[in-house]
Amino acid sequence: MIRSLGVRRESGVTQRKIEATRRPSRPADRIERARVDKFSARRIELAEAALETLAELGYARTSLREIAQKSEFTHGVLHYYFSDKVDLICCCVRHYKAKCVTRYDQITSAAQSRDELMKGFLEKLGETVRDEARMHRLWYDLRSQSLFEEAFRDDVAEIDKSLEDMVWRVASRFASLGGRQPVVSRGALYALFDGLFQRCLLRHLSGDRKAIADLREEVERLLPTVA
Amino acid sequence: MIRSLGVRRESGVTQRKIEATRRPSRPADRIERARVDKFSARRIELAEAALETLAELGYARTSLREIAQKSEFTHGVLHYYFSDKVDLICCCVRHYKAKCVTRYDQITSAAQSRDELMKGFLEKLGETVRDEARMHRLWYDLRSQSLFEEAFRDDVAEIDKSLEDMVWRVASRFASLGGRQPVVSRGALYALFDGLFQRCLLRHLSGDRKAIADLREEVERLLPTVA
DNA sequence: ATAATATCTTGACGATTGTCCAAAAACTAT
DNA sequence: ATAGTTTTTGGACAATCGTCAAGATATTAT
Repeated sequence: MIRSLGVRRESGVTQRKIEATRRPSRPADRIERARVDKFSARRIELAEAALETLAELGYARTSLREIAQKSEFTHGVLHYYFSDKVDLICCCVRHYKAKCVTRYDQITSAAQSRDELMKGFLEKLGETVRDEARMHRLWYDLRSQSLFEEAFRDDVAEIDKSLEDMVWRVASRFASLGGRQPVVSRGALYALFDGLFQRCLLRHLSGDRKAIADLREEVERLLPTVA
Repeated sequence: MIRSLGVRRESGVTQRKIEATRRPSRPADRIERARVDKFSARRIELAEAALETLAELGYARTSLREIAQKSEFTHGVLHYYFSDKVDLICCCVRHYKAKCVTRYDQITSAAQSRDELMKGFLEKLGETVRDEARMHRLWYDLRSQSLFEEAFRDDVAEIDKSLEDMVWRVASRFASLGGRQPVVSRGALYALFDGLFQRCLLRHLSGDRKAIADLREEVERLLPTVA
């Protein structure tokens, strides 16, 4: 984890550390922090561009040059901001996480009844498959890569956990709106929904028009039986 | 499907078709069939070797040369038996299927009680994760690839279906041994078990010693509630 | 045994890969 | 404006990729 937070290899360039720790802000520190912020801001900018290319081509066929080409930078920059390809991908995965894990939270907290929650959840679920299929196939791709590439495992496991929590929040809210509690474990619940989602995604990308409708139907039937 | 059954590009070499159709066996046909069998036998042999390398390195990092190097042939042979890399991988995927989909059938048909079936299923499940983790991570890898590579989709979908059927056979047998029927759909059941299995696999490969035990525990709790 | 065919080896090809570096450019502080 | 630093460029590198084809070898048919 720390390793990839990027003290990059040096060749006459001033070394730089990235630290999240906050000290009392002496002027020198403020300057240092501004530099660090700018540096990691560009890292994120590049990671964002990389995510686009990854979602388009998949991990196996994405090269650093291709990533750079679809951004506004040249390929050399990538090695200025990232120590190597793994470092870049890890940064992508971490950044991706932030965009995902709160997806249903607004619906969950806003809903005042089981029906309302169900309706909002189903709607958002379908919307996600329809509009963000590319980005989600990348998630499954990267999760599979972590089965081979040890460097990805910690980040992937962390995201997986966050997603599990997200699903759990929805289900336990749904349960509590009916004065109950979920009847299955967090892990089983996530496995179920993740499995259904993954399947739907594959069908949808294969051109199956009924994929989303079937997912909604299935979820509508299942959710009341587990929560 | 037919496309990849390999009329390979010609360069002075006699063309050959592979057909599964059985005609009344005139001598000429018998000869032709023998040639075809020999040809596709070697295809399978090579596919088997390729699977080993794929399971070791993952799709993204497996090259044809690496595959050849770990077999007893040279890399040129691969292009004699396969039109291209996609053709080879497809053959691998199809061959892989046959080895998987009957994994639990013996247990399913032999068991005479719910307890016995449960015991056998749990045992085999753990054994699979423990002994064949590499091959199974490849399955998840290839399934993810199919989200990007259209050429893999049909075969992957077919295998997915077969696995769903396999899970369904176990569950419905388990149900019938209790005089019941499964209370969830095939799709949901497969999603659930596949999700749990996938998660366990990731944990197991990450060195989590409790992964298998947790999976068994979870399945033991869930199976009676759904079947 | 000879010819014909099938199978396999070997090396080459052009393209692409991740990485690295010297120098240009942009930016900051004095 | 000048000097020092950070950022970016663009090309070179060795390695590796999928593909292809000419020729050697093994097998089969006559």
